[in-house]
Amino acid sequence: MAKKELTEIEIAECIPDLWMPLTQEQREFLAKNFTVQKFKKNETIYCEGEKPQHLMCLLTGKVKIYKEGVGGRSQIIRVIKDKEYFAYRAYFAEEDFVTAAAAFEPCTICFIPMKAIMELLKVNNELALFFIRQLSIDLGIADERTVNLTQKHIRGRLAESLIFLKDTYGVEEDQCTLSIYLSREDLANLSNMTTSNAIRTLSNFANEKLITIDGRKIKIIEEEKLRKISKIG
Amino acid sequence: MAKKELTEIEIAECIPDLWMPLTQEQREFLAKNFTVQKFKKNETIYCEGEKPQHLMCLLTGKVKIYKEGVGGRSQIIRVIKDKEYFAYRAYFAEEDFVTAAAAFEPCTICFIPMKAIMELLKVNNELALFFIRQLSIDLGIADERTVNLTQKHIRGRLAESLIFLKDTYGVEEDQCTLSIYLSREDLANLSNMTTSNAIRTLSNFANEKLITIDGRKIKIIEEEKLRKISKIG
DNA sequence: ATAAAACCGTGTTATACAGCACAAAGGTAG
DNA sequence: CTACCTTTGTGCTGTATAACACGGTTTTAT
Repeated sequence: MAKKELTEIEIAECIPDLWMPLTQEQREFLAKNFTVQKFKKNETIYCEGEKPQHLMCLLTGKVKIYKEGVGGRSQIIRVIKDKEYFAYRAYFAEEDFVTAAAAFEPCTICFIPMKAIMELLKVNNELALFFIRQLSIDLGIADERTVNLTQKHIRGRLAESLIFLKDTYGVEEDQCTLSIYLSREDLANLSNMTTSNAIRTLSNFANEKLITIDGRKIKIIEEEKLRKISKIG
Repeated sequence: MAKKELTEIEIAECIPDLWMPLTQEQREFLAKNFTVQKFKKNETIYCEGEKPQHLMCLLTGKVKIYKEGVGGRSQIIRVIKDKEYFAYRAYFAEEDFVTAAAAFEPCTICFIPMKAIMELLKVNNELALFFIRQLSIDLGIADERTVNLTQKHIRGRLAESLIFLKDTYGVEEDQCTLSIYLSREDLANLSNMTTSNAIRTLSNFANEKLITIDGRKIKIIEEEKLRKISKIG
């Protein structure tokens, strides 16, 4: 794990939520316990069953958190965008990882030992409240997701994923091309369906002029109609 | 909401996780902000869309947390047993409730204003760590659940629910009768299936001598085989 | 006690989706 | 350039499970 020297200002820009609540002394403590690592496209960041050791903050790139289910079918549980924290849940719960993480595209990730975080948590309540808030938001999303994935039909689930990707990673300059290029398989794993059905349903959406597809490039044309399809299931 | 006078010792026994980390002064503060309310069987405790105001601790009884999905189909997200806390997630996330809660059976619930909890959180880190830990555990369960509900077949899902009910609420003196008596509909909503299929699959399990059923009374006979069915999906 | 409602059980039908096979296209490596 | 592997796309088939209908039973309410 490569150690990298950064100025305090650079660090602060990378991890504002974590940095802001800290005192000067706490910041110096954190700066000492700070490493940065790069990951290639599709590279695994951590695996199911491993022991969590570090809080991770995604500095640049895009990450998927997923889980292998029955018969090797993989389900994408959530996705991380830059400046977001992850990999801390299992440590707090005193469990091994129940999910795995991999890079959608080349990533730079900041690693902070969870032991250091625990030290800070003992003396800094604002930091604790940050984690409480973050975990609470994620738990709400997970609850929504459980119902959506189980009850909606294929079109609803795919429409929801497309909207979700737009809301999470945003669009390119043209205001409609999703700025993440996923394989059909990843899209299927995000939407709880087989790859064939992701392909088919995506084609249907294109035929209905709700989107256009050009390889992995997806343009959202009729966002409102997609939202409606997602909503009614 | 009826105010009820309790001795400190009684309170401490009701809500140990919350009480233990507190100083004497903090305990007095909490004791002042403490109300208890009873709920009848099937009574709603809170609804989707409402504003969360209180941390709730289930003193006695059993509670379901559920969510209405598409077409009025309801999905039980998690269940609460006595001495467990709930209803705090939405407040921490600064959201309205995304779930609803109702009593499986007659309940006594202790209400503590979230504002009081927030006050305590500002000055007591152990309390913050309690919530961090609890939220982390629940988020892990939610992740597991998403995959199980979406990928397992009907038999796997029902088997899992039966095991889950045993692990959560335990059994009666005979060591095998589940100590919670659910309607077939609730069992279906817990397992993401229709009521008819819950009935049918339950009968199948009974024919295969994995369980016995007598109305809502369910005896687990072959726990290991059920666990296996749950595991392989 | 009687009516009404909720719940339980079973059979039948309909369908959404998975599974598989295979072809075409695109990317990658030697 | 050629060969190979991965990804995309399409058609066909099978099946798990939802949806519906209906009769019997238990619980609740008056």
